[in-house]
Amino acid sequence: MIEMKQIIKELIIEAVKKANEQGDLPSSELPVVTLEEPKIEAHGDFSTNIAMVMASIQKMPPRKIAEAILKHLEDTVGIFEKTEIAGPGFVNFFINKSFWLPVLRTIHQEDTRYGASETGKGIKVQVEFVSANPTGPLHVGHGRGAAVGDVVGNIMSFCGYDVKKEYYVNDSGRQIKTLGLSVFMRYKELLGENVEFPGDCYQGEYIYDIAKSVIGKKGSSLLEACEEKTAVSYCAGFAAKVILDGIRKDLDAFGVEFDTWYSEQSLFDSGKVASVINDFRDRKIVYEKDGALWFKTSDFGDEKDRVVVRSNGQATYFASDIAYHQDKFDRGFDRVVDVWGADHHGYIPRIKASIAAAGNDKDRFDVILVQLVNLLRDAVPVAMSTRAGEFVTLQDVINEVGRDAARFIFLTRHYESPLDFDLELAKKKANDNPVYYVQYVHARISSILRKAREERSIGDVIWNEDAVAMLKAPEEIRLIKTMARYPEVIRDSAQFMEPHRITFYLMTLASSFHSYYNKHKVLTDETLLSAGRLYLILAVKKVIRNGLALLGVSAPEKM
RNA sequence: GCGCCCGUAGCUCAGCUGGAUAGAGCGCCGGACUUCGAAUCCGUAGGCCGCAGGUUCGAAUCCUGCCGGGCGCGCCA
Repeated sequence: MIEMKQIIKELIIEAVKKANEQGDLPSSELPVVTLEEPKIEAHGDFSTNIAMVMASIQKMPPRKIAEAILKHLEDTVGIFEKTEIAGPGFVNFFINKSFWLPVLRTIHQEDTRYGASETGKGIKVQVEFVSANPTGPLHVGHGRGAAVGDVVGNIMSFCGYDVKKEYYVNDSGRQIKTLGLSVFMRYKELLGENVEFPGDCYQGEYIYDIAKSVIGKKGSSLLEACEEKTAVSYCAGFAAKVILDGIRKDLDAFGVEFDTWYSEQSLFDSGKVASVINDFRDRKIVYEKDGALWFKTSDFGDEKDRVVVRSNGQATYFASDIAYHQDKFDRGFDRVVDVWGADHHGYIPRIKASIAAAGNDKDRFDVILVQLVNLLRDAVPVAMSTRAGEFVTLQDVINEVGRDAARFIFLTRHYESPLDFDLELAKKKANDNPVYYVQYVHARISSILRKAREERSIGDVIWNEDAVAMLKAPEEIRLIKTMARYPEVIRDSAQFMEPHRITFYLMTLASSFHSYYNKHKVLTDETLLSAGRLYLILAVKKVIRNGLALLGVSAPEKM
């Protein structure tokens, strides 16, 4: 498809040049030639608006320009079946059907790599996502971020980028202390003490479970042997570890793997936070006010300055985040991508400010803001608050609707759109969920191939010029054209970091296939035709499988 | 009040970074299984693309101003 466009563009450029030389066009100036695929088939396979764009340059009506171009268009390779001028001045190109067929061979040859590219070659990119605080289980919102981050990483990696996926563990700071206190209070309660559980502590049931584990390990010794501070600190470390292990398990069940788990605490232990602050002090871009240390983010595009060290001497989350992002660039990443919940959008200017202040290029830093998930049950919103302990965990969702369906639903929307996730709906509609629609194609084709093998002893499906030449039906050409588009879909999806483009593409391809299937039989009485069709549907199977693989969704042989 | 995102069919959403007659899925209605898997297909109905201006050959898309919804605006994370 990309090659085909290139050929046509060159033919157009030649035609314009010749038209100018022979006096049919006054100006030799050439705008950028863009080719698009018209939405309506009657408008051809490709279309260019060059005549309209050139109207003001040539001082001629678009249709006249189009005529001049077509007059001088020399189809040296025989690619066009037909060309025409339409509407206000579009030039439409109809491609000779035989020119589509080699796409099938390409798909088979490249196989699992079909659609891959080298556009990101040599570029190191880090995608950081989820990074949920280890203070409670992952919920659906995290699931959406996990799906988006994971798949963006997959896609970029498929396009040649050197991708590393990272989880930033907030194992330091106040929320961890609160976690420790929460567990310790439940611990005391379970040991029969009369405690009033603080309102700002984590209320969830899982805190009891952790407290029980603490008892299992330590008995009542935390009450007797040490100060409360030590006990709370022990509980904090213990709980964070237990919860983080749970998070790892949840992500594993969701099909998400990270290359690195990066500890916030390690930034303090290694002195990186202190070193950044000292550096900023030396450069006088921090100052003291009201006993706290402020970073002049407003000098770097933020709307106001931000505190990095509180008046009680404690560093803020922002302080470690500055060190963390500097460290990302220090580790040699050319591009740094953070996937955040949209409620953190106000945080972007200060992070960008810190990146600029540290001497890095803030344009190499991108934030994917994933809008929040509205979890519903029978159209009634389900409250989700970690602290209040009311939430449906990611694990619950996976259990209820399945990993494939959950991932697919998260990726069936642009991440900037808020997502309504109705559990009852997702369960009830399990059978006409779009994910099954796509997977069904794979299973169906697998079934045909099984039949071909078992009943007709057709083992290898291979390229056969004559067999493939039998593919002439409009539905067949449409299928091939759709598959020819796939590499561009992948490329755009990587460039814009938009996984939903693939999801939608797969639904389109699936639809084309199902239509085709219902109209034409693959295993016919004509051996040659059957061979051609088998070759075609095996290509479809491969494209579907490749696309689903990028989304982290399985491609079943049977369903 | 300021900032970011959203507003497209009854519902949930796409719309290829400015193109021709705005598309899917679900839902409604009507058809197709003695034939490779009906988790499918085919067809009908359904739209001042939030509103009003502007930019130009051409706007759902870009600009401005409103209206409505979500989210932010801490020495929280």
